[in-house]
Amino acid sequence: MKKKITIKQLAAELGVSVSTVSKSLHDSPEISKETREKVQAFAKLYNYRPNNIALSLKNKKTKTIGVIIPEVVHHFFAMVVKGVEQVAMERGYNVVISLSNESFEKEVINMETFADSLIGGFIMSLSKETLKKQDYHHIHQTIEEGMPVVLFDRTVPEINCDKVIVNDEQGALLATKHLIDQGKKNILLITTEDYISVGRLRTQGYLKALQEANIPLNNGLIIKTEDTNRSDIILPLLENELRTALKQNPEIDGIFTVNEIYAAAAMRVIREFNLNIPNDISLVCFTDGVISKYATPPLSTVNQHGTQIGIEAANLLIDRLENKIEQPKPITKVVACEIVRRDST
Amino acid sequence: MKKKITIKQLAAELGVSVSTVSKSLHDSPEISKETREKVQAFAKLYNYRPNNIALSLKNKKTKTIGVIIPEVVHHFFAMVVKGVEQVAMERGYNVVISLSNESFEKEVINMETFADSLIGGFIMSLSKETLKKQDYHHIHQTIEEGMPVVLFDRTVPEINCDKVIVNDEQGALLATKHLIDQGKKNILLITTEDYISVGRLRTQGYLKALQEANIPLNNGLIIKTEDTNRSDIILPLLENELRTALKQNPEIDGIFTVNEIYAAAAMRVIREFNLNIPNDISLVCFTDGVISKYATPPLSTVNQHGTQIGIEAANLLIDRLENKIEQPKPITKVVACEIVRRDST
DNA sequence: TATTAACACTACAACGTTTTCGTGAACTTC
DNA sequence: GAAGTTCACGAAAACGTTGTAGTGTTAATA
Repeated sequence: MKKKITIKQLAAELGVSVSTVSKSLHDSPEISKETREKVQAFAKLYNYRPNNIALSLKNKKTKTIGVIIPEVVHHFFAMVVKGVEQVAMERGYNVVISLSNESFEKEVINMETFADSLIGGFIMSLSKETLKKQDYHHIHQTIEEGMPVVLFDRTVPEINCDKVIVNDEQGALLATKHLIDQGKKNILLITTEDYISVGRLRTQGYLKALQEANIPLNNGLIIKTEDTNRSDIILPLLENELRTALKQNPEIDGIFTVNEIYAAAAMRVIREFNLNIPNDISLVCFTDGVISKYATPPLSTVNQHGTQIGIEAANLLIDRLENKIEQPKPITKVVACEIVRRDST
Repeated sequence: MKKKITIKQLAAELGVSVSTVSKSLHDSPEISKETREKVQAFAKLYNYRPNNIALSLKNKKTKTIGVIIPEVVHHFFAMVVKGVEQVAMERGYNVVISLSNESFEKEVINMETFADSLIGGFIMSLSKETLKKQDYHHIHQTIEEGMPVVLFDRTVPEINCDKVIVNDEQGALLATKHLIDQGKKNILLITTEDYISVGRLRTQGYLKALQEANIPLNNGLIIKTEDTNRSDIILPLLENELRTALKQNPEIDGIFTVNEIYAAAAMRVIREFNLNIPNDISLVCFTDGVISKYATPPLSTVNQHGTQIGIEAANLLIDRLENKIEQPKPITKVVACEIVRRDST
């Protein structure tokens, strides 16, 4: 077992001082060319690589960014992680991730653990529980301690920090309009309760699209579900509501859902009713994930560009860490949504 | 902005030495009760939390484990990450992740970056390119340097380290048997080329099941595809092969695929042929992910228990790091697969 | 020949901890 | 009253690195 070698050991081996080795490795002109080359050759030979922990301690900063997300087995969040990792890698940073599991308490603990240690800044999306509780002390404290925080997707105006958001309202507007453009007039919306900011915004987009097209609002065509992790409990309830809605409103000719899971449930019920997608009912949903892509028929979706969000967030955070942003005030970047047309519309 | 306070600052504030503060915080009996309490009160007041970097440097080890996976936007790997993160959290470790994107070069670079720094050990799954190249020098070197490595899922006998694997062969055997048990006799297999170890093992399981049931092998019923990331290119090709196979072998009454994507492609083609699932053709696939769960009909699958794999791997690695394993020889843990029965069979 | 400059290198402090080894002062013990 | 013991605390080294401030030797200058 070859343990890692330190500068001190190299120095001893070469019969020079530690400083000489350090300077040689940095190609300092203070050291003669011969010595430099000799040291570098030895370093290569022994496979010397600097100890980043010592460096971090010395420089009082680490090249590590912390990502706190509610869930990783989730297409959108995984995409964001992918984007973050990509730029982190390019810019020489490490990514440490931690999952809140949609729990407020875990989010707080994770944040404290990270802040205790090796993290230079955070990229995070709030857990549902945090949004519900509206308790953001842990984030305020972290910012107070001088760590930059970039919030994405699930953000909140009370927190004064950089943000990367998708234009949820516009995405929903596009999706609804897309249905209207196909001649659909009776569009059912499946969304979440309003405390989930993205659900609320998407609902707004839907309403706006109807308004712009002068389609009167029918509240019977809006289904709001409690948004928990327990899809096994929620979905049957949702499907029932949907059945009722379809029975009471046989004129429904389009459905827009705020996520893929709801769309999958809708597909199932539509099939039950022996209706055809897209002829009888067109279907669009938010999130361009695997469910939509591999469904039969493949679903038209609103692509949120998760990877792009991750990229923007990481660049924003690293720019802050490296003081590359003159602007002291928080910046909010908006990533546009885009309709992905497939066979369901 | 309240910067984090250090022991030194606390000591100055209290008019005692650094040692006294450190000992007080650790409740050393060497320090008088009064002093201890005073120090602790101050520490709480100033929200003192030890600097983990300094600790790591002192102790020459970090409480961080590195996870290197080919892809995070992937149900199985995300599940594993979730499992790893869960036990890491419980046992006081951080998780830093890095994505190889199925690239050999990125895998090597990532590993070196990690090894340079804050990582105590690795949990990883090899990239497809690495498997193809059969070049494992980076892993051998890491192990040589004394860092424990736990390989999962995509492992290789040439690397002598702890492993956590799913019983791919047994899973495939179960799946094929499951079809046979439904009275199906002409079972099509969609798999990958043999250099992907899991593909090869699953093919073996399929063959074994046929053999055990005394069903003669028909090579026309095995489709092997190149397994790349470019599903947009692969899938149409695959679907074509599948159409040909179905035309040439109209007796096909069951399909087993080694992943969900292939199953989604199969569903599409089956629908094209106006065949019913499961009456005309039953369908089972590996990977119990969202596609199977939300497909219509929901697919029967082989659950690989990704989270469980992550849990086992993390416990194994941390046990090694903490010398809780007397056994110096590598350990291989096998996580059993399980058939999830749904409506496609 | 004495002063200075350039060169090539070394010593040392610092980053924040922990821990071993002192060290005075008060108190026992015979 | 001398010697030992306990108590409560402090000094300093160590982890690996960097950068500032020396230091000694040789060469150039006046």
